[in-house]
Amino acid sequence: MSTQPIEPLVDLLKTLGHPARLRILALLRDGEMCVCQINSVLGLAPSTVSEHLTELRRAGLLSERKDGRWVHYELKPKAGLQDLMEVLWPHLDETQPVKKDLKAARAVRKTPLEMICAMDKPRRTAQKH
Amino acid sequence: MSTQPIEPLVDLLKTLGHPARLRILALLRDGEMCVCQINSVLGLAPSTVSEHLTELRRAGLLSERKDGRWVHYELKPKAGLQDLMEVLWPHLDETQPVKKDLKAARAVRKTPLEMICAMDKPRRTAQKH
DNA sequence: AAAACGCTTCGGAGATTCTCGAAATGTCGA
DNA sequence: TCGACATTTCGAGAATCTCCGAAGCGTTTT
Repeated sequence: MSTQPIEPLVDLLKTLGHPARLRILALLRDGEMCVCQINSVLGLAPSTVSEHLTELRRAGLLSERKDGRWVHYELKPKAGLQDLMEVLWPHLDETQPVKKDLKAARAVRKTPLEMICAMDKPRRTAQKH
Repeated sequence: MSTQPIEPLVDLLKTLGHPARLRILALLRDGEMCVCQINSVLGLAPSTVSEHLTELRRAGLLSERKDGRWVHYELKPKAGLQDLMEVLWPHLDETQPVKKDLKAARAVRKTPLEMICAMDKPRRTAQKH
């Protein structure tokens, strides 16, 4: 029987307790995405998205893969976190923002990266919060 | 297929993302406790404990029962939250503060309420955060 | 080589959270 | 009835979080 500090669990739950981060996780469940793709779906500033991704990675939920000027993030919960995520998905899938995001993501995934990033300079549709 | 807002889920996770609140939940898994009993185990100010309990109740995790001047809180996750809690317990049980709390709670439960509350006036042992 | 591009880091403004002690509320016992 | 008591509410200070735009860093394109 091992004894762990409680902070990692607290940090994980704190990380999960934010709508943008939950939406990112739901998006990545359909496969990896780069920052500008996520940015395009969420309607937040690129720096904000990048910060959320960094925190999700720190919490042990994502892995990153650099490819030229793009950075792709993939859902990859580390050992011992899968059970928590598995029970989370059904709750997440029922929510309105996630349904909407997944639909938007299907379109985004079909579009070449060069085009998406360029497109999202002006756009700022932004689902509130 | 129903569509829910995402905020309730976010609020729940935010509520869970705090060490004192996780420790309270772990305590109550062994049965209801009143504020001064929890206060005695956690070593936080009574008002702080009361506020955490209120938040846990608002999140749909606890129910309260008044008995004279005491208020007993019981673990009672509302429908649709049990699965999340079930997957949380094993993670929580492995942590050092929870193990320590449960041991302290066993002693506290054997002591009459009048005595516990009186005892904890001066005491302020306080596991740091 | 220079410009454009995607992403991250930094600085800061505004909002939220956390904790406590003081004061308020309701209950019990002398 | 009055004082003691358990709990809650309130107010305030400190700490943390969230978001953005500006600036910085590598990579690619021109």
